Amino acid sequence: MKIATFNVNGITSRLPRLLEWLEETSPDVVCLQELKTSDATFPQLAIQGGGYGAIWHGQKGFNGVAILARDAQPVERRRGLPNDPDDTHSRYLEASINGIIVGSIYLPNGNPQPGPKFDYKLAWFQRLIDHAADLWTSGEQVVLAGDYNVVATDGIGDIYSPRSYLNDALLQPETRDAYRRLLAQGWTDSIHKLYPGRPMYTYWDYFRNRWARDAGLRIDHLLLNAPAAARLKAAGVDKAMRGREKPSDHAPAWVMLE
DNA sequence: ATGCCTGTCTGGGACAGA
Repeated sequence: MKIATFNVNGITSRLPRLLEWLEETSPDVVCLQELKTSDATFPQLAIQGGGYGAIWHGQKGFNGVAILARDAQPVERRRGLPNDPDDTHSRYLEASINGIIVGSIYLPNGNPQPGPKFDYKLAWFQRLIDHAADLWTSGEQVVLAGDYNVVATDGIGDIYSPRSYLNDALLQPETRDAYRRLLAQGWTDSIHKLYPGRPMYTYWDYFRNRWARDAGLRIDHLLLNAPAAARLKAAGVDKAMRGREKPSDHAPAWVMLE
């Protein structure tokens, strides 16, 4: 079973890239982030035409997450994280597909820091950590996939160079500590596990020539609980997608479970 | 040193993204 995550940066303008990628790589499950469209305008028919059932949690203009399943309909378990009924951001969606629990995550960016957006990021992260603790003990296979907006270390496997991002919310000690605390529950960072220390970037800024220079960050992660990690066979990044016409600034990342 | 691009909503400029 192949499970992928893809921050599309606007599903309306990215629809041609998304559909061709689904056709070319046939993932069984896909977590999408940054739909940037409302529930009513989600392109369900086009995605269904590509052979995928879908659930989505949209928001006009920004945020928005979805879960797709090839020749199947994801069964929604939850939309939004627990413990903040006033949270208006569409950043979390969770489904069950063929017995596997899948969460699609769009963790807040948090810039500029310090400030209220950074505070919101850390609070959201803590709610994710709390919810992940419950999922960890569920007894099912669980995959938490998405744009975590955290660069785990300054190493070449995570960032081409930390220098120009030193002040960025993605590299701050508080952000990294939250990610470490999440992993400390036992989760496997799939790509790190299979390619430790290797550049496996998933994001390249549109400007400053960062794609041409391969000046990327690894911020899209697929976390596996123990039952899922026991089945991990392969992982990767579909880097070529970043070089196509009208690309997202993220490339899809994926895992193969036996 | 700097959203330098890009998408979205909107109707041209602001906001958000990382």
